[in-house]
Amino acid sequence: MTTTTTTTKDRLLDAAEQLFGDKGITATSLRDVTALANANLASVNYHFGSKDSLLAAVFERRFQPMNDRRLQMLSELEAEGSDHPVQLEQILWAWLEPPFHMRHQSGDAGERYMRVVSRVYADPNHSIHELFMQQFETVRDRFHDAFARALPTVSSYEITRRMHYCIGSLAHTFCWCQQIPSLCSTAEPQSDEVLHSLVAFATAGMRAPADFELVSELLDSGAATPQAPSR
Amino acid sequence: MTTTTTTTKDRLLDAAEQLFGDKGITATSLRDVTALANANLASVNYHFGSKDSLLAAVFERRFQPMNDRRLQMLSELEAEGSDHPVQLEQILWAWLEPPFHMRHQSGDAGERYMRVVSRVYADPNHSIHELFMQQFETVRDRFHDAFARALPTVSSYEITRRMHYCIGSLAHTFCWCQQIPSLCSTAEPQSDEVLHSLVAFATAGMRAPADFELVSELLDSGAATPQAPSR
DNA sequence: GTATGATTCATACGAACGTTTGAACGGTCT
DNA sequence: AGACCGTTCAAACGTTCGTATGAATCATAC
Repeated sequence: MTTTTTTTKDRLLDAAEQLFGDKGITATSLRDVTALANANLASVNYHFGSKDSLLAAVFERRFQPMNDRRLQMLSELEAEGSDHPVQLEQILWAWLEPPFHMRHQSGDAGERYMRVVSRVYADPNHSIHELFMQQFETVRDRFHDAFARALPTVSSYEITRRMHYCIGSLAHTFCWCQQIPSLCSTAEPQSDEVLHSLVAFATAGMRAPADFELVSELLDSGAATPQAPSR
Repeated sequence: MTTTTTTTKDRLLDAAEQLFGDKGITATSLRDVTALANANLASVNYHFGSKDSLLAAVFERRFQPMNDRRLQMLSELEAEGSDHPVQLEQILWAWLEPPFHMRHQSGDAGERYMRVVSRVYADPNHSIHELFMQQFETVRDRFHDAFARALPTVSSYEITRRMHYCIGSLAHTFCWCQQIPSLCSTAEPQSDEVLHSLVAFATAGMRAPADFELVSELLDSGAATPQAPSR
């Protein structure tokens, strides 16, 4: 193998990304990171300043390109179909494909990175939570508008909620694809079978009739025993 | 206020549940827990043995009743409709209502508990991960069968995947309902608006046509620039 | 009252953590 | 050669953590 010369900074980022993704963020010590990166313990504080800043650097390295890809794909959809509204499935593809694209990038690194992101999602008390929200703001607003145009009958609140359901499905998929083989692509790992499955699921979910208020009325007449709604 | 007599063990469980849910598990020290519970530091190790065992106790206290409720509701559905298959939406209601029922139980305690569960979901390296999977096994298998009967055209693998999408949506909702007000029920907190919204989303998602293999063929003829599927 | 077992208490231990320090190293200029 | 600057190094600092210990306290039964 050709040992390409990498800087200590890059090796620290790679090691941190891997360990944060595999073991969790708080469970990973700087001694773990520096040992894996073949670097000195003090190098983290020299290059990044602190563990939190290292996490932020790991996060930012791939998040911006991923979101740029999302926005680019959405813009192209809106440009080529300026006469007719963009199909819902296309919007979801533009939203969900970039994470999978990132995942299959540079070996396992992308997959580990997505696990880091998913973990940050699940722990809103992390130091980079604000950074996370800030960098995601533009994507969120742009796609919210696109969804609102494609789903004129669904309220803005409901679109926000359903977008969060999609995010949850996406994050959960990346968190568990390591543990549950059937969540990964079974055959060839580069296959986008899960991506297509998720887009199909999310498309149908986003398009769900927003008449569940009626269901709640049906439920109010339920018995003491828990009762499921009957259509 | 009436100071009801509670045992130290119960106060420790309540405090741990609250702090694990609010601050995260690893970010919560036993000193935090015992301080909030007005107990001595050593009481945790006396009553539970270790921090991990405390987490397991917090987890088990509400998990079993919640899953019992799920199984009971599903059994009632299958019993009352023995002549016709159970509606998909009813299955999802039996699956997703108990977590919300738990959430609204005993004040904020249920909501904090659900955050703990969601965090454990996102961090598969926790010590209680095995306990989690073990206790969830029965529910998972029973509902998988129900979904398979209600969705005869969807493969078993795809049902497993879609169940995970639903779990992700559910966990994400509980993780973020604290941070994002619109994810909570806006008007009255006891309202089940979010539950109905989630059931509608999940029902539509589970019922999605499983023909996304066709989409991948359409995508293969894409240009160099990232292209979204066009139906 | 006193013995007994369960609980609570203050305190300490050893380990692991993030961070800091100051010297040593390795290039690149004049 | 010597000065300069970015980088690496071993070692240590102070803190916090989970856990352990032994005495003190309490409730109950004789």
